[in-house]
Amino acid sequence: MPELPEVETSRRGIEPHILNNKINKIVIRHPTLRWPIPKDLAKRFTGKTITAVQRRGKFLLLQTKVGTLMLHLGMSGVLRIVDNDTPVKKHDHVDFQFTDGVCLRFNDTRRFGCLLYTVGDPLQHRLLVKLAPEPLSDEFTAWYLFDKSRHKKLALKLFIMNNHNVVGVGNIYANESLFKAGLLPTRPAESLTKPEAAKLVHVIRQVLQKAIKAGGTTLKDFAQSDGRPGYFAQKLQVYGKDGQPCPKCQMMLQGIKLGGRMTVFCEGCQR
DNA sequence: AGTGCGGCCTGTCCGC
DNA sequence: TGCGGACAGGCCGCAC
Repeated sequence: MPELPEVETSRRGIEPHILNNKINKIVIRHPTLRWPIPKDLAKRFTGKTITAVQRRGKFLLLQTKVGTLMLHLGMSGVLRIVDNDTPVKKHDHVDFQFTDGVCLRFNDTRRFGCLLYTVGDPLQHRLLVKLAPEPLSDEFTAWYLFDKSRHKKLALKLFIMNNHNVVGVGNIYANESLFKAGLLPTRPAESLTKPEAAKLVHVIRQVLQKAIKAGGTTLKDFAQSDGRPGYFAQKLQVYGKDGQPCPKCQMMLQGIKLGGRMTVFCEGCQR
């Protein structure tokens, strides 16, 4: 389930291999991911050189002089660096083959990911323009989150998982952050006090940074671009652990559904 | 404006 | 053993 740390791990993994490298061929084996891959994408980007490898939210942005490729991993997408002649596996939907023999291969079992492109400023693309600040940037402050949460009655967990409020926080890191901040996921977002907002901002940054350092979280599908798993799964404190004792107070962790998604918390430690 | 939900996908697991 | 059904999950787009 790629969230911000997994996408950033992928970005760091592929950048040294594809930056300043020229695309020789783009092979599209499945024309539809979440949305259809634009029909002229392969032709447009063939022969072009990658001039930057960036990330905005959970989107990877591969820049060239004719436009920017936008790649989203959805929930099961994996990017790997292989050789052009590496045998294709099931769900290997797209290859970017480079002139030096390096191949960037996109595999996505559930096809919730997408591959699009945009010309001009990529940040003005309709899917990126409304995104909230990056949680690891200076824009993501206690005041920002506090203001944003005013007059919002929805559950705090859903509030921080909405990319119009903060980007990159998915189900795993939302559960972990709220546990660490000592805040109940079911609380209305507007009930956050200023100090609580400050605490939440702090732990979200901390959790995401630690996960990036560990190479992301591998539960099932995710792998780093060299095929190794991420190692943050061992550090998870509540996600996937309902019914087990709380790591802080030993009280049994509760599991509920919030917005259709698994939510785990400790009644003793979170309020 | 804020909120809630359907839909897109496939692999896995559970119960009959 | 085989099969249907529930589930997981990011997030757009629609309905209220």
